Amino acid sequence: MIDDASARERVVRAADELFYTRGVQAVGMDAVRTAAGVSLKRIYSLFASKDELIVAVLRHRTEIWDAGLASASERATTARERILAIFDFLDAWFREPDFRGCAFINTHGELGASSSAVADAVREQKASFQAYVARLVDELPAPPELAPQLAILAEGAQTTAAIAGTPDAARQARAAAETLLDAAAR
Amino acid sequence: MIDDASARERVVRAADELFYTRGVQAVGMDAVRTAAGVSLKRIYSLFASKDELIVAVLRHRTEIWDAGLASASERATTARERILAIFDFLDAWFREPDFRGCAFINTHGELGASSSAVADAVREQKASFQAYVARLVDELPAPPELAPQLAILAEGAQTTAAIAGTPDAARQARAAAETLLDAAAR
DNA sequence: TATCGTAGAGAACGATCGTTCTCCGCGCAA
DNA sequence: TTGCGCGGAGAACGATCGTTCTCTACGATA
Repeated sequence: MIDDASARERVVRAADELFYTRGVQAVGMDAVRTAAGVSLKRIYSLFASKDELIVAVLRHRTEIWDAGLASASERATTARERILAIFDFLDAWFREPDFRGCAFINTHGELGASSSAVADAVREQKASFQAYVARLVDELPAPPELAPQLAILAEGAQTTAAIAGTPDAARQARAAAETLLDAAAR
Repeated sequence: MIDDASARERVVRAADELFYTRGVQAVGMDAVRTAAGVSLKRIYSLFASKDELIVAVLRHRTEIWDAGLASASERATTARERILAIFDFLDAWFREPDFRGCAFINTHGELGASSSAVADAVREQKASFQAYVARLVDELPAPPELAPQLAILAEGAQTTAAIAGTPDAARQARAAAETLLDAAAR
């Protein structure tokens, strides 16, 4: 048998992939158990309910997102470059063959109305991203109003790319961000 | 008994409100029948399946959205004003107490992976909105690249407002749109 | 070796879903 | 008035869901 931490991670990773690919409600706990190789009894000893598993999956996605963002901004030296790196990160993500939009937006649309725990987890992640952008804008000579504008561009690019099925929105949002940055620096 | 057209409209309107408030999959056909006051047998004689009803609801939403947009731009005299009127329209919408995000984005997140008919209907509506923005931009002395940037702002404002639960994103997106318009006119 | 606790596999359970079917009552034609 | 067809109400059906329970096998301990 494997320890609780490993079992937990296997369940979360398997559920994450299934939920993202097919949608949360379309995936039964039986499918999670098969994909994770962890018995239903064990899953329910690690998570009180499917709702709790969903929240754990969202937290796992948050870590992946934060790590991807940090890695994308590594090569950048200025705050402006780190801001634009967000859109390059989106561009690479949109080009992945299994890209299906932002998991947080999708899950919020699916369960935000019926599960406040899910809605809270999604809101937390978005607030954390907005705070990240705000910190970068703070390093610029730019008014703080710029930060939510850039965050809105990133959000819009994600839904637009997901629905259109093309990665164009990343490049378009990046160009808009450059214009906003230039105007703020003026 | 009422005629087919009236029954159809009653079913679509009832389903629209229920789907938007609770999410599509959370609403059973029994709830639609009760809210619409139309028997299940009748509903299934008007729509072959729930999937078909969902698509009809999305088309109904498209008409409402188009009418709202047209009405919001009535007072505007220039293309620039009509573009900014989009964000005023969003602002008023976000302030409605039962605002729960864009129904197209929500439904796409919920069913886009499992129903291609739903995904197509959503994609159509978004493409139609982008074409509307592109027509307005065409009237300006501005490069056509501005249009998708403005559309991305509108999309981002909708998801941001839905998740955050506040209408702030409309004002922020409008300010960004003004900056982009100014930069394009330069 | 004998016994006990535990974990895995999956059957079982109750609820709910989309969809179909049955039954009943009403309106209309002859 | 009598028979008929059609529509409404909702029961029924089969599938599937989240969750729990049963049964079996195995490993550690005395």
